Amino acid sequence: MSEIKETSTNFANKTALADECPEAYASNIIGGQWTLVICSWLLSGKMRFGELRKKLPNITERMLTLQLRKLEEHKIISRTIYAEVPPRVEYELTPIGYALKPVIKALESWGEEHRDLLNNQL
Amino acid sequence: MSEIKETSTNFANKTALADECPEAYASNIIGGQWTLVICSWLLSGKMRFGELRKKLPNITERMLTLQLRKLEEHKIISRTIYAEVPPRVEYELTPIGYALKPVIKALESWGEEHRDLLNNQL
DNA sequence: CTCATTACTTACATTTTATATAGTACCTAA
DNA sequence: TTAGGTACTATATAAAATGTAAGTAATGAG
Repeated sequence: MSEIKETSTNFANKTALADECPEAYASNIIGGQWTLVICSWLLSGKMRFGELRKKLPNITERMLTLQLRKLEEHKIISRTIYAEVPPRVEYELTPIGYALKPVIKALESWGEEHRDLLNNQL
Repeated sequence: MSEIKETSTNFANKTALADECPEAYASNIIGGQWTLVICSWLLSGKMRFGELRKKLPNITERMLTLQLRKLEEHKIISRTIYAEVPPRVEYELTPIGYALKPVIKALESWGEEHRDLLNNQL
């Protein structure tokens, strides 16, 4: 995560590609390691930070925070803080976040198909 | 690209996620910088190495080679070498590669929707 | 006062991915 | 003999993503 250098060739290439190709644009946004899985869980309703952490056994708090921040930045999820102690923060998909559902479903079914294919070749 | 360390936590996390979630599995395979764009071009028919390079103005030959190799490894594209001089190599989607079409289309339309949304908010 | 809980934050280290630059083999045509 | 096209390979380096380990604030329970 960290910052991206807006002077790097990599940044220029990503930007140029995203300008032309909506699929590359989309992939830049949801292409992270945990992004899709988080969205996948949130498709079934809002969740707290701690709940998400439990659903993603290997994620570190740092990574979860970073991913959630990125998703929030891209308006895919919304964040609601309740002024309680101990704190409570809930995450929920926005409409454009829910609109990812067909994408996730398409990826899921392709993934299964691809895995079956490779397994049958052994 | 280079090699991935099979002893790293990152590798373990990716593997574990991919085992459970077909969408994460799929994302690992087609999540690269240029992967989807290459597939997108190949959806309209087989292409030579040099043709692909022209379609992707900023890609280096090395990156194109690496991406093509990775796609070939994952059985998404096939590679045909013609014993000519100068050499000719053609790349074509396999059936499972063509099966990416709905995924790409879903990503495209989500990407456009998302971009429109953000633009309208300015 | 001390501890526990929750949702973080920070500093740093490591791993993975991407780019830059130069070179190779092959034959052909001039 | 020399130049040229095609599809690469090798090596080095930069950048980005991910992981580790520790610490923070607020407050209510004991």
